[in-house]
Amino acid sequence: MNENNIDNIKSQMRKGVLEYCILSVLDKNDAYASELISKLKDARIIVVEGTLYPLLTRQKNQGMLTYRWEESTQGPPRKYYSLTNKGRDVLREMDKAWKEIVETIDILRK
Amino acid sequence: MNENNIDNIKSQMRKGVLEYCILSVLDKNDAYASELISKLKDARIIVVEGTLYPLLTRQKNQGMLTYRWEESTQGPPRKYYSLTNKGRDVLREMDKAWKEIVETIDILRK
DNA sequence: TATTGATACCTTGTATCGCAAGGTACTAAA
DNA sequence: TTTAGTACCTTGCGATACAAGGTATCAATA
Repeated sequence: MNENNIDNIKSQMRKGVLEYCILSVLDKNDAYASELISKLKDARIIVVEGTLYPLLTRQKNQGMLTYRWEESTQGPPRKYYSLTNKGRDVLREMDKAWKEIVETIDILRK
Repeated sequence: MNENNIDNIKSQMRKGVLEYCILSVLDKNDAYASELISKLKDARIIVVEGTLYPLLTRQKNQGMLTYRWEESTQGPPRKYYSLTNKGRDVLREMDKAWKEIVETIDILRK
């Protein structure tokens, strides 16, 4: 059992909850993509740009997110994403779905 | 917010933990594929044959599972899968990984 | 004994999704 | 004017789940 395997298992498990994590972070504060990446990294959820950008675009196209451009004093302008009402609805559904799964696993592992 | 969306969210979340669920069920009792499907269905984890069969083969090829054939009184013979020692090791790693993710989500949603 | 229904196995083609790698553009400092 | 830092985005690949379809065995029944 090497670290590669463990990392792979974790990575597999994280997949299903990535969207949930992103909406959760944005529920607290608006954020731009690079900021999201570092916040999720702090929470031990590794996301890379090639994953995040398409995902944010998807969520925006589905009406969960909007964005606005803001100038930065330290580089190019930033695209700040924020939750829409629909995004908040989806987030609540995700809360329910997540609780269900956690309960299910609890029972399976009992 | 229609049911389709909700189902999709749940389906996404389940994806990452399917392997974990299968090993968890087999940790209690050996089982054959159709049996696994109905046990997981009872636990509200929907898996279809086209998903399960390749997955079991993968897990077997990775040394987590073995199988034996057993005659059935009610149809064709059954392929009973059981955990190997390696499978039990992986399952323990999955337990750890799962706990980590649950904690992470807890913190993100606080 | 031929057929049907139930059970159980498995494969193929498609779509989705995350990741690795590479690319563009703006700003400030050297 | 070149370099470093920040921030955006795209393309190609591999893995995986699902839908749909296929094969094989057994028991009951017509």
